Order: sequence, then C-alpha cells, then structure tokens
Amino acid sequence: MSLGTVSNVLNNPEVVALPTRQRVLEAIDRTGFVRSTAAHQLRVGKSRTVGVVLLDIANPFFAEMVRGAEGVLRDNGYVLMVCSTDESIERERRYLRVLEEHRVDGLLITPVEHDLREVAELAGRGIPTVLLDRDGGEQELCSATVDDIRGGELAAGHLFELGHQAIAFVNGPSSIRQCADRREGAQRALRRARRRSPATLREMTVNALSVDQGEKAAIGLLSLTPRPSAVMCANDQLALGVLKSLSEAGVAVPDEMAVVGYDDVSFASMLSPALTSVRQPKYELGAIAAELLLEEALGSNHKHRSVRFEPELVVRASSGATRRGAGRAGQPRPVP
Amino acid sequence: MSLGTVSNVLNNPEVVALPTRQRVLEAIDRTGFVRSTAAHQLRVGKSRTVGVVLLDIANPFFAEMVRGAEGVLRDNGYVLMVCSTDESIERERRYLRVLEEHRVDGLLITPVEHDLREVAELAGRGIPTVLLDRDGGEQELCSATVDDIRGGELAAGHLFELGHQAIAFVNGPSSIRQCADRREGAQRALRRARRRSPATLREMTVNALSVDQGEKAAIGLLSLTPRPSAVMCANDQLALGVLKSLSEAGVAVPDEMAVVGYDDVSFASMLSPALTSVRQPKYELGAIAAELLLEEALGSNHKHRSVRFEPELVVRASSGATRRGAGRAGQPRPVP
DNA sequence: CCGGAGAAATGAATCGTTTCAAATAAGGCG
DNA sequence: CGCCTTATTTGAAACGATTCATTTCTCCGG
Repeated sequence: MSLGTVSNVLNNPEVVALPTRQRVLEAIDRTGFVRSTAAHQLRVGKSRTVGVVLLDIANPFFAEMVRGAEGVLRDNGYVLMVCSTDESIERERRYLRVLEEHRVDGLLITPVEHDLREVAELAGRGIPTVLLDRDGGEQELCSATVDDIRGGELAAGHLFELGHQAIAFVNGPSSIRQCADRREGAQRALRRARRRSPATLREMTVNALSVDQGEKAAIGLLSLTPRPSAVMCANDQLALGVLKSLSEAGVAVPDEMAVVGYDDVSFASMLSPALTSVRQPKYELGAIAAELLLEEALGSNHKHRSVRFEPELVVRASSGATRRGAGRAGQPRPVP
Repeated sequence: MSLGTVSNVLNNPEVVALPTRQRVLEAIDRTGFVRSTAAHQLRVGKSRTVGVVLLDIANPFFAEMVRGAEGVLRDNGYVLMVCSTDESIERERRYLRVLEEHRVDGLLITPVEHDLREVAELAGRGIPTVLLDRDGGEQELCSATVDDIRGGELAAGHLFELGHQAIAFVNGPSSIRQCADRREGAQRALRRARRRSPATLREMTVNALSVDQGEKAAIGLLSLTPRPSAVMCANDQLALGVLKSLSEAGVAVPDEMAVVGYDDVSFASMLSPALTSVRQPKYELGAIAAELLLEEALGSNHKHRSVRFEPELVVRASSGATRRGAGRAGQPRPVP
C-alpha cells in the first residue's frame, strides 16, 4: 500500500485491483484522510478555483450574476473566490494580485476602470478571463453583456406605442456606459415614433441613480410645459423616487402619468402600482460567463467570444398598458 | 542568488543585505514572478482562505453579512470562498468537503440543518468555525447572532405603546427559529402591556414569508372581530403583501391600521407609507463573526464566544408613531 | 598575518500529491 | 516446470516555497 497506489485509488480506481482498492478506502476513512488541494495543485497545476471580481456583492445585480456563475462552476468542481472592489482600483489590483498568487483557474470580472489594459495583460499571462457586464472594447477578451441600447429602446418604444407623444427620460450621467447606451436606445425609439406622429423625448440628467434624485427630477418634470404624459427612468431607484413624488403631488399613475423603470429589481412588482420595467437576465448572464470561462479554460483552441443578451420588457400597471391596450403600435391615442 | 535568499527577500527582508535584496527584487519583476500560494500553503500550512457557507448569496441579508466579513478578512490577507447551499444538506456537505480539501483557515457558516453535529465535528478537526446568525446550542462553537426575541418584543412593544390594544401578528411557521423567537418576544411585550390595560395578540400563521402570503393574511385579518388596529409581520415581504391588500381594500395606513415589518430591507424606507421595521445589523454581524474567526485562528488559547446583537426599531410612517406620539408608553389612547 | 565573531548566502530537506519507469506478481502455454 | 505476457504495485522524482543547519565572506583585534 504505497502512496502511488493510494493516489490511483482516488484518481484511477479502475487501475487498482478490487481488494487493494477496498483496503485503501477503508484505511482512508478510518484515518479521516482528506486530500490536499494545495499539493494537488502544485503537482497538476489546477487550483479548482475561480476568482470573481465585482463592484459589490451586496448589490443584488451582482449577487444574482454570481449565483448564475456559481451554479455552473460548482457542477464542474470549482469554488468561487468572491471579491468586492467598491470601485476602488487599488483594491481591484490587490485582489487580482492575490488571485494570481492563488493561481485561479479562471477569472470573472467587472473591472472598475474603463481602460482594460491591466485586465487584458492578466489574461495574456494565461488566466482565462471573462468580462461580466462589460464588453471587451479593443481588447481580445470574452464577455457576457446585456444590450442596454436595446433596453432603452424597449422602454421608450413601449411608451410611444401606448400613444404618448411627450415623454421625459430621467437619466444618469452619460459617463456611465449603461446610461449612455439606454439614452441611445431611447433616441432610436424616438426616431421610429416620429415616422408616425410628432413625438418628443425630454431628457433630465441627474447625478446619481438614487431614490431622492428621482424625487427631485419628478418635481421638475411636473413643471415642464407641455407636461409630459409619461416618464422613463434609467433605473428602478429613480422610478421609485418619481412614483413617490407623483403620489405626493396627487398625480395619478398611470392615468395622468405613465412610468417605466429599468432593472426590474425584486420589489418592482410589489409596488402599487406595480412598476413596468426592463429586466436584465442576471442569472443567465453569470451562467453564460461561467460557461465561456470553462470553454476557455478547457478547450484547446479557444476563440474569444462575446455573448450579448436581450433585455426584456416586463409590463405592469405603472405604464397603463393594460388599460390602453399594450403593443397596439401605430395607433396613437390622445393622452388625457 | 539562491532560492533561500529569494524567499528571505520576500519574508524577512531585513535579514538580507541591501544590494542583494535589490538585485532579487529587480529580477522578480523582470521575470514577472508571482509566488504560489499553493506551495506556500504546503510548506507553512496556511491557505489564506476562509470558507463562507450560507443559504443564498443572492439574499441581501447574507450578502450584507458577507460584505461585513469580507472587510475585516481582506485586511488580514484572506480571500473568501463563497458557497450557497440553497438549504440543501447534500450541497452543504459537498461544499464543506471541498473547503476542507482546500484547507481553509476558517469557516463562517449558516448551517442548513438544526442539528449541528456535522459542523461541530468539522470544527473539532481543527478548522476554526463561527456560526452566522445561528447559535451553537449544545455545541461548543463561536457564533454571531441577532436577538430575535428582543426584535419581536421591540416590534410588538412599539405598537402596544402607541396605544393599540388588539394587534395581529402575521408569522411564519415556528419550525423556523427566527419566527419562533419573534413570537416569543411579541408575547413578552404582550404580557408587559397587559399590566397596564387589556391587550390581545392574535397570531396568524402563514406557511411562507412571501408577499402573497402577506396579502392573503391581510384579507383574513380584516374580517376578524374585533378588527385589530395594528399588525406586525415576521418580515418585510409579508408586510409588503399586507400593505398591498390594505391599500386595495381601502384601509388607510396607519390611521385605520398600523403596520410594522421586520428586517428593514432596502426598500422599506421607499414605500409609501414608509415601513416601520426592525433592523438587523447585518454588516456588523459579518464583521464580528470574522473577528471571532481571526481570534480563534490566531489566538493561542481561544475560548469560544458568542456575540449577540441587539436589533433596532426603525420607526417610520406606517406605524403612525409620529402622529400618535411615539414612545409615550403607558398612555394608551383609543384607536379610531 | 592569523584567528575568531558576526553577517550573509547557500543548499538540502520538507510539505502532500501525481506520474511514470521499473519491479513484482500472477497466469497461460508449450 | 520454466518462459513470456499482462496485471498490479512500488518508489523515486517533481511541483514551488520555506526553513535551518552549514558554509562563506568580512572585518577587527591581537
């Protein structure tokens, strides 16, 4: 019963004779032996570990993506090392260093900075890397993203199709890629709507995607002339603030003002009126990212791939679609 | 320039002469050397890794605890291996096995099962272990918990002090420890209230802590005679459902019915009326757990400790405290 | 100029696995 | 019964860092 045999029992059971195998197994659980991944790694070169670097695991968006990734990676024997950077490039660097020392077999990352050179360099040093909710830009990297342009188009398009002609767009700073993309999509919807009837999109930029910025924006929005009959928000927090202000101002939603949000956070459906919103397939995003990673880690001749998901419009009461007849495009109706 | 010297440069710089040290450092970043944690671990016995096993990282309660733990562990050079069990004992076992193979330096865990023997056994095998939001019971284990009895008492006590005499308690099954504790606390508040005036607590048990169970419960609640003037819920999801039903039934909150929730989830403050709720110090819970872990891992003569946090009542509009005069205990007023 | 003390550098052993060439055992066949 | 083939088992080397007993280098006093 030598070390070599024990190793074979664990890794190539078929190569060792049954009686020996049993004797070894018996000894293993008699002594409570647990193999050491570290030694295994040292010899074989795989750590059975994947680094996940994101802005904040307490943010449900990331947490759900992580669940998606965890599902597929767990089934392949990997454990996740989860690292929150809080958007600090310093912290990101430290974590990446540590993960490299741990020789993670792969890396899922939402980088802090727009400039991806550091990440690309790491990937170049042989760590399979997939970008989460960021696209590779110039760099040759795998990525899993959601089409925010399309999302913006869905939200705005929905309102235009319901017959609204003047809609407001409460958006964050366009330095945030997501905000810029959603605006782009909204404008696309606007151009389309204009082919049928006059339509306007009034953008109001706020400096944070928060509830109280939403409240303020809504107040400003009510004093616009002509007053828009619908408002789309760059995320659900803003929408929540807007709903709050409107309710305080006695403006009926959706009758006097239709509202759509973005993200479809867990409580969007619990509000009254329930919030129409654009859902991002977070779980799937993480799962696909993990699959790309496996492909890159295991596949011999890997070609970098980018997967882009379509967001989905979840229609609820706040946009008034049910009453007005959702999706009946091209039949604009007068707004009260 | 031998291996030994390189190692010394990295670990005991003061022992190697300046010129050599610099030569080594230069060589290190010329060749892009990154030390291997695995080899380090093999020799030294520390993996610089902590396992975090919880029910679901996508649940904000756990995610925030993890952030608390991550903060303190990161500063001590540890990386977190996060594992979601989804309450499956099988999955928990597999993860624990893998973490043991990785030789994690510590373990933070919210066990799936009530029976802690397996966990205690693991701890007995030398892995420093701290229970998260579970107390050790019979077993000798460190733990960080929140006093749910106290929380229940706070919530119910608040309503009684506001002058309510008949309050309903929408609670989950008492097989869930948290639910049982909160009920215990509520009854404690009830006994206290009875010393001053007649008071009743009517418990309604639902089988899940979800929004729609809350909606159903609220409907039942309205047909009770005498109709309670206040309702406390075992968590915010239930409270949300209750608010929804009440709003649909045209019952004014808080004037005709006061409502308090439990957990103080992120959107509790965003509802209208904003929800009075009991906040658990999630971040602190994780941070303390991590500190206990470090203490146990590093300290020579460690004594097991349990830290129990006090929850905090966050008073907002839904309980009508502002109008009625919060905290003026002993001055019961008639309820409309 | 020599011996010795202290500083600095070296290299072999070690941690726990896996791998693989070599040794050994077990049959099968003439 | 002895040789050859195939099935098992063995043991040493290797992975990359750390440790520590030794060796080598420096410098100083006698």
